[in-house]
Amino acid sequence: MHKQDVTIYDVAREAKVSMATVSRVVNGNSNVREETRQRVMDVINRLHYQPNAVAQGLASTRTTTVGLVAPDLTNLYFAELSKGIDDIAHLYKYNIIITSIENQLINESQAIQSLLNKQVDGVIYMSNELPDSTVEAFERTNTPVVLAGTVDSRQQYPSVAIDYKKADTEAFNTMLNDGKKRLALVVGNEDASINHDYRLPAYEEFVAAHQLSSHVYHERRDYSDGYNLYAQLQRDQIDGVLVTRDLIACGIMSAALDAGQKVPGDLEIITASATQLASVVRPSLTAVKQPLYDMGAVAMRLLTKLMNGEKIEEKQIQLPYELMKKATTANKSAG
Amino acid sequence: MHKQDVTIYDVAREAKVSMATVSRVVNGNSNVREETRQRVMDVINRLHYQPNAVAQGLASTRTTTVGLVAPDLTNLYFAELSKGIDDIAHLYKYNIIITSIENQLINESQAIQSLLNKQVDGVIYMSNELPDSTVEAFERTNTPVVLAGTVDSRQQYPSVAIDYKKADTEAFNTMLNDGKKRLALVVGNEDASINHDYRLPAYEEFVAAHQLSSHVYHERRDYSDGYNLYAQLQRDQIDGVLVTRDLIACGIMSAALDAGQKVPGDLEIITASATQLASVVRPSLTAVKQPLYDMGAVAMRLLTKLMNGEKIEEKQIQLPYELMKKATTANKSAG
DNA sequence: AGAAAAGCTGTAAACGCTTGCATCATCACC
DNA sequence: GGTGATGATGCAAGCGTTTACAGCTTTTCT
Repeated sequence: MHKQDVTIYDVAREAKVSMATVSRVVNGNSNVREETRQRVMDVINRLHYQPNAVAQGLASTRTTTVGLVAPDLTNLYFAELSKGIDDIAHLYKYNIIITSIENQLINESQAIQSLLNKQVDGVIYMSNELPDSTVEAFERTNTPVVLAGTVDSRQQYPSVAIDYKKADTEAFNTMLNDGKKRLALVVGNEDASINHDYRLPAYEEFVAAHQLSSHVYHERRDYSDGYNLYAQLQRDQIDGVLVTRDLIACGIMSAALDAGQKVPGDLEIITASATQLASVVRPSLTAVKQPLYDMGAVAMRLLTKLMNGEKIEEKQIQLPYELMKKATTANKSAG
Repeated sequence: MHKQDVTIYDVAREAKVSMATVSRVVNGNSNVREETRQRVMDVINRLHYQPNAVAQGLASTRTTTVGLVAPDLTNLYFAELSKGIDDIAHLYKYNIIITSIENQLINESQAIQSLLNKQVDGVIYMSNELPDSTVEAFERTNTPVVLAGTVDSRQQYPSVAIDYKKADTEAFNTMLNDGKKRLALVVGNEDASINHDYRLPAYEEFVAAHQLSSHVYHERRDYSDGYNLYAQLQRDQIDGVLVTRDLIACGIMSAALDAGQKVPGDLEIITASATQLASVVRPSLTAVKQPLYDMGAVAMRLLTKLMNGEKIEEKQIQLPYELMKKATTANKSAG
């Protein structure tokens, strides 16, 4: 970036009006005579004038920029959410600053602060945890925040998600109906709100209600973690498992097949979040299909309202999900 | 964003110095007495002062922001590249504005212009095509640009890639050595520089040199496109195929398996760009493994140099790739 | 026709920071 | 002890916009 070649002054001079008028034309203010508007527009086009968004941001205190906070965009769950966000942001002329927070608290603070210093008009937050320090930073700057595909125990910010508890319960029921008795749950960080508030309670209530034993496993992040985890499942004679992430589910499935087990015969697998992956692998994964794109889109739309100062009626939005029975549960052929 | 609560003036007043001095402290300028520096820092911390990056950007004409242009982040190829970019950007304190251009020329112009209006200090461009209008916009604003995982016939901008021609040739050779005679190539847009300049020539030269017939297929974008494409391959009795994207390769493989064919027995499949996907599916895909993360990282590092006004010696950088023989070519067990 | 209202345009003060230049105090050196 | 050089600080002019506010025209209405 260098000093700007053609500024609003140049346009004003050429069009023989004041810069205020040029500004009005640029911003579509209606208080401009049509003839003047046309003259200014001609000069703008002739000079290739483009308003400097930084100066606009400083003068207007609105940057038409939103922050997108996510742990990792190579995780398709977040990538697919982001796509919905991006499309709506584009529609409303917002640019997106991405900020990845690899679940390292130390850096999250800095990253968030840096984002807020850029004076973003709002933030979409996607992550399993919302640390206090981050909330404080949001509060300090009074920035509107919406959670996408994410829940937070505080219920302080609007969020767009699905009914995780109901979805998980439905998944367990499916496996139970298929005659599976040793059901397991594989989650990431157990302290994350989503697990703590929904998935674990759903699981514990389910096994309690059906007098089953409880088997909760913990996964880190990679395909290979899933693969390695299978040994434990086998040792514990698990015959049905709900896995949060489909990448992990794939790992478990591969390990099971490599161990000569039948899927779904010996082990049923359901993933609680389907991405592209779930339908690409063979056998295709039975999955809770969250409407990720829509969730992102709705979250972003919500944020535009908040940035616009509109009040919103319903804060915790739940979109419908679908339990898609594919080839890792009984009675279905490969999809 | 609202008007800022605590500005550099407030700090100056409290610390009994001029705002210039506060600015010097904030920017680590060494021309400040240690005692003064300490006093200012204390006030900064006490008041929670955070510099307004927009004002800094306007005054300094540097926004510490770079643009990231990509067709689609749910395409893991770009997502994995982005991760390398993101990490290095973070290291050098740059924020990233993402801009997706879904290969729609009409909107690309607007999107790029909007990005440039934000006064980004540089741009990383990832896409199969670099339209003239985009180049013109870059030129007009004199913004440094680096291509990541992307090539352009103009060879005007630095790029970080691999030796596609060599890689493809190696892939074809592998299949030929496995006794395959009817080799095919599946690409996206044939006009894209990468295909036009490297993949197609590599293929045509190879079939010519070995007196094979030429079979080039065209794919759109989804898994299902790959799946449906298989019918054509089968009709043409293809027994070995190199597929640009691994998602498409998966589709072809699934279709082949569903048709009762053996992979690799009846059909060998190699993908020219491996992402997570290639190693997750069964059988795992033999693939050209591009060092996507590193390519992104190197590209971003290059961009920091350009933004810093440094001249760079080598413009077209090629990183080493690896041909990983997995389960869709002969003589290897599933990985 | 005259007054009030409405429409259009310009003036100038922000917005919050950086930075060249000027100023003044310190210090070293002979 | 005078002379530069050096270091620390302040002053003030930008950076390119937006937006009250004021002022001038034109329109509308009686």
